[in-house]
Parts: sequence; C-alpha cells; structure tokens
Amino acid sequence: MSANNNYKEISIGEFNRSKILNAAEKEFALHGFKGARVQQIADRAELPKTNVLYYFKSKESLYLALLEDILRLWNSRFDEATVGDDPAEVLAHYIADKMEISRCRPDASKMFALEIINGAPNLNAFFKDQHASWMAGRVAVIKQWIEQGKLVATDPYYLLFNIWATSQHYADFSVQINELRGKPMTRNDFAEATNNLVKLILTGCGLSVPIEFE
Amino acid sequence: MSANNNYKEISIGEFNRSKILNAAEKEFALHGFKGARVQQIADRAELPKTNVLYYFKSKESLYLALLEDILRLWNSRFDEATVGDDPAEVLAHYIADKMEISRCRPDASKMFALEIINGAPNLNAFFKDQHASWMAGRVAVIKQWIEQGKLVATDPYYLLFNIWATSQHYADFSVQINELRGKPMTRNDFAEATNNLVKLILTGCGLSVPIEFE
DNA sequence: CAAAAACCGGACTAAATGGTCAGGTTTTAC
DNA sequence: GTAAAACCTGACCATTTAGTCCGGTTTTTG
Repeated sequence: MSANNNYKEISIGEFNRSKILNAAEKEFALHGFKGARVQQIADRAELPKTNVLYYFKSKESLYLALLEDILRLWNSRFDEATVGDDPAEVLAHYIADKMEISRCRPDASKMFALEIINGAPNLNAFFKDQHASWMAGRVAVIKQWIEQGKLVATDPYYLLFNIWATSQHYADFSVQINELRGKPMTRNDFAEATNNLVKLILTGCGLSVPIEFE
Repeated sequence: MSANNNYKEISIGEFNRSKILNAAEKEFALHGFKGARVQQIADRAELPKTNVLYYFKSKESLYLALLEDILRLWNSRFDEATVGDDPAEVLAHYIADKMEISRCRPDASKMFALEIINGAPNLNAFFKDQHASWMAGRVAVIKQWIEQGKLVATDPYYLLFNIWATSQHYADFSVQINELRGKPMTRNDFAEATNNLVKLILTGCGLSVPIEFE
C-alpha cells in the first residue's frame, strides 16, 4: 500500500489517535476531566490503556488536545459580520450554525459546558483574551445595528448569552429533552427546533424572520 | 441552654449536616459525582473526612440527599396554572422564578446540569415519571392557551426548553458570563437580565409584557 | 533487505481515594 | 448525677488510578 491508491492513506497512528480522541470526547463529556478515567477511554477506543498513553503523554494532554479542537468549532460567519449586513440574516444563520453544532457534535458541546461549569481551569489567558475581544467586536456591531434602527434596543450581551444558552441546551440537556419528548430528536426535529428558535429570538428583537427559516 | 431562649435552637448535628451539604453542593457543582472528592468536601466544610462519613454513610448517599433537595427547588406557581390564567403573567413569573434560582442557588443549578449531562444516572424512575407527567400537564395548558388564541401557535416543548435553557444559563455558565462582562452579575444586573429575558420570550410568543417587567 | 522508527501491551508502582474501626469526648434525657 | 445517645477522629485498609518500564512486533524508509 502506498500513497497512490484509491483510498485516502491513513497511518496507524492517525487512525488510533482519532479513535482515542473520539472515545475521550465521549468520556470527558460524560464525566468531566476529573471524573473521566483513562481506562474507560481506552476501553471505548478498544485499545489497551498503555496505548492511549503512548499517543498522548497524559490524561491532561489528551484533554487539552480535545479542548483546542473544540474551540475551533466556535468559528462562524457571524465573526466577520459588519454593520452593513442584515441583522436578521446574520443572527438567523448564527443560531442555525449553533444548532447544527448541537446536533452533530453534542459531546463537544457537553465537554465545553463541563469545562465552564468547572470554572474554566484549562482555558488559558490567550483564549480568554481572544474570546473577550471577539465579544467586544460583536457587541459593537450589534450596537451599531441598534443605532441605525435595524434592531430594537436590547442588551447585546444578553442577546448573545440567550442564543448560546438555547442552542447549546439541545446538546447539553439532550438526555432530559429525549426523556420528556419520549423520543430522540431527529434531523427534522432539529430543523423544526431551529426555525422555532430563530423565530423566537428574531421576533423578540423586532426582526422579521428570513423566509428560509419559516 | 434550652429551647426557650432568644436564638433559634440548632443541634450540633443539624449544624454540621448543613455545613457538609453546603460544601458538598459546591464540590459536586464543580466536579460532578465522580470527580468530587470526599476529602475536599470535608476541607471545605472544615471538618475531618471521617466526620463527613459519620453524617452521611457514603459519598453517594450525600449526593442523593442533595439531589433530592434540589429537585424540590423546581416547584413553582406555574405548576398549578390553568387555561383560565393569563399566559403572559404566568410565563413571566415562571421565568422570573427560574432566574431567581440561578441567582440564589447557582450551585444547585450546576449540580443538576451535571447530573443531566452525565446521563441522569441518579434520577430514578419515580422522578422521571413525575417530571414527565408535570410536562404533559403544562404542555396541555399551553396548547389550550393557543387554541383560545391567547398565545401564538408555537411548540410548547420548545418553549419550555428555551425558558429553562436561558434562565439556567445564568447559573451554569456564570464563569463565562462574568469573564465576558468583566464583572460579576449584581442583583440589579439579574433584575435587568430577567426583564430582558421576559421581554424576549413573551414578545417572541406574541404576548405583551406585564408592566412589572418593563 | 536491513536498520530505524513507530507501535504494542503485560507487569508493575506510587499515590490517591472511599470507606471502616475502635476508642475516645461531649451532649442530652431523666 | 448518671447513663445513654450523639458526636468526634486518628489510624488503618482495600481498591482504584494515572502513569512507567521494557521487551517485544510491525511498519516505514532508503
């Protein structure tokens, strides 16, 4: 087997590393950093524990590798929005992006939630600064929208918090949601919940809902 | 000292039990069941570890005692609302009640969140049934409101999920919120956030906001 | 094909952890 | 005042845990 065959070449190392990352995401999402067990990560990855520690030198470095991956998920089109854009379009797509993460990467969302609930001990100063300046930029744009009368006066912080809260809830609290609904959320249910949420937030902000979310 | 003095009589046992429960709530809220350490609970309560295990026979029984307490917090006036009530009033107060819990009992909220994220392994069938039937009742009332035209057509499940998500977010994600706002939420900030949230949700449902939340 | 690099995994270790025990002191009840 | 009940805690134990070690096998590279 060499590089020029039909299937994407993937080394044993890459393959195992990815099995470990997947297993670890699940375990950390269930039990948090302190509660997760290396042995259980190994079991879930179907590898001996020593092998996990061969690829990642410690439980902590495995956790940090995952966390870094997850933070990249947060990027979205909203990052580059400016006052010239249509707030209804931008916010609707931002909400939809967030819902899509909850649907496709619920464990990533849960892991992040646990990290925050834990007091964010592994989010370093660099990330916090970056996050804070992202926030400042987004808040500024929202304020400009309000000044231009494109948006009803509302606190930009609370608006963003509410968007995060509702969209992430579908991942973090999926167990409760499924229990109460009596059935798991399908792709269609997610589409419905997304439209519902877009409508709630946009209407709540005095915006009209883009047709694609009706 | 006897029962007839000025200060409320409280036995050593009651006093220590409560110190332990407070300390444990904090630790479980930070690290979840598996991640929390009995020694750290003891340290936080300023008692030797053996003393903690004197009052609660195991880490698990301490956890369960707390969880039971916390589930009682969920009771609210909304539980008894009927189709005859005004949805705007009822929902606004329900949201305000939830926000009040996030302000006063953030660790209880976090502990519950961790339990759910963990897959709710300690919520027994009895509680789940009770919760499901509460939900069914509330969904029915909301549907009646919609039928009577008191409320715009919306999915009652998603509506409740959104209320929980947003209100609990202020407790569960307080670390992120404080980091981004640059300062902790004061009582006044909570009042503001509550009014903001009531406005968002009620407006989103086509209801007008009761004056007390303006 | 040969050497180097990458990979594998059983046996082990040191530390941490939940929990027990037993002998004490303090508080309560009569 | 005294006996019972409640409370306290240092010493200890069995188990679990993250992480190491090291002799092997497999894969890659030239």
